[in-house]
Amino acid sequence: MNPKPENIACDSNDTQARLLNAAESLFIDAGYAGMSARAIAQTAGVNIAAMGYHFGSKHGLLEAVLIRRVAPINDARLRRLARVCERGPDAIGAILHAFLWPVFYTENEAPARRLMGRVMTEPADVVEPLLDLVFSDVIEQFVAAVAACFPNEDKGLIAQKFSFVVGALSFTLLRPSSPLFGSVTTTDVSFKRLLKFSVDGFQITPTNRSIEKDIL
Amino acid sequence: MNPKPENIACDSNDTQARLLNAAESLFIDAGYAGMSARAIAQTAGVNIAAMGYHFGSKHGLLEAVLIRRVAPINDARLRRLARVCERGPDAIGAILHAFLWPVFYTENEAPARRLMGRVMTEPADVVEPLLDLVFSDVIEQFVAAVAACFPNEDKGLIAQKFSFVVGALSFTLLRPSSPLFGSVTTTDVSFKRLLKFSVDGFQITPTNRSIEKDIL
DNA sequence: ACTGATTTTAAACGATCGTTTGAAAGTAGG
DNA sequence: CCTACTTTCAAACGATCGTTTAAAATCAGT
Repeated sequence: MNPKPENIACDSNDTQARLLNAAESLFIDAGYAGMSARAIAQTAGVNIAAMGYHFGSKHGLLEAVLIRRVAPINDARLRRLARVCERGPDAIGAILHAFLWPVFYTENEAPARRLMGRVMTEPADVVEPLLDLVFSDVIEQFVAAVAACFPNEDKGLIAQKFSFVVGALSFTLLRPSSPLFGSVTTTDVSFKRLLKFSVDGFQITPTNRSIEKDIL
Repeated sequence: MNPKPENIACDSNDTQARLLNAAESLFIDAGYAGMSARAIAQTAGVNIAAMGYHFGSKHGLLEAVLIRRVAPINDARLRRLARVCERGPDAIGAILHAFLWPVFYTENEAPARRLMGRVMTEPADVVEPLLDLVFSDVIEQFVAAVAACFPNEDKGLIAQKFSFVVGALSFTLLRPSSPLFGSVTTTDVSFKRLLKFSVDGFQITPTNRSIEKDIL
């Protein structure tokens, strides 16, 4: 029969939690196609069949992994956004703060961060439906809130600027320590830097025409 | 014996080129672990064994795919950077222009762009050595050039800001049309927006303390 | 046309893939 | 203890994985 459909969160050492943790870790390091069901079971110290029994399939397990981590973060984002919007529409810094803060400071943040970075960059055919399901509401509301800060700006520009923020965020989460970019920083420093970078990128500034004319 | 070690570029319909094109397309859509050697051969209309014969292995084929596209872009980047640096150290806009322009406007740009986005976000154990090999020199030189623009700023901050640019770029290339962020734009528009966003993000502006105090 | 090297081919290698089965083990409530 | 239910387990399912083999086909030089 269907196994415990009502109670997802269990003791941290039972089979379901062990599978979730193992799948999360392997998904972060190898992506969906790169993690095998057997490797998950072995890492979890659990029989392979337990995956099918508790989550239906490998993809069902990934879905549970994502929802476990992403849902609390997105909930916190929307709660903070609601509080910001009560203060009036002109607070781009506060809006981006509401978007970024929960990623860096929600509990269980360390695995959740890397998971977020991985899932945002995973091949579309694996997670596109899941991304839509989990993120479309959050993105939509935040883009609308940011657009309200710049009522005279093109909506497409606002949406794309927000995608730049999401990209910078995802890449930062995905490669917390990359030999390409030198020294690693603490969570707090990265958060503050990314927030400031994003806010500055959103500001309306005069386009520097000399860049294009001089170089091109 | 070793197959044509000296002449990589061939007629656009010979086996090597067909394999390169097919592997590139599948790598973009599914990542390394998600593309199978058989799918590559089938897409290329070529026998499976031809992959081992011409490129040694699936990983060797990926390596050739990456170098074919990324090397010309990185060459153009460094050529443009050299020209910029002759003009003096205070041209962050020109530097970022030199970094971004070749991605959007090097020939064969369309597949090359998506390939660049995919490879930057692929799991580390697959492409980390390749990333190091292909990008470390470019990143190092550009970070140094940008640092010269802001001699009083922390080097780690400069490097991380540059990683934000790379992240925003990678994400933009990876998801040229995502239902999450609404309408698609042309290459020219995306390029100009990303360049401006990056330049503004690098500017030295006073930190808005009210963001943190108000919300936290 | 013949020879020697290059390239393509069908077929198979062992390994691993995600999933399923049916029996054994564990867990209450009576 | 017995029964009904849940969970775990070893084992196997067919399919596909990346790679290799050796023979067939193609090509270039004389």
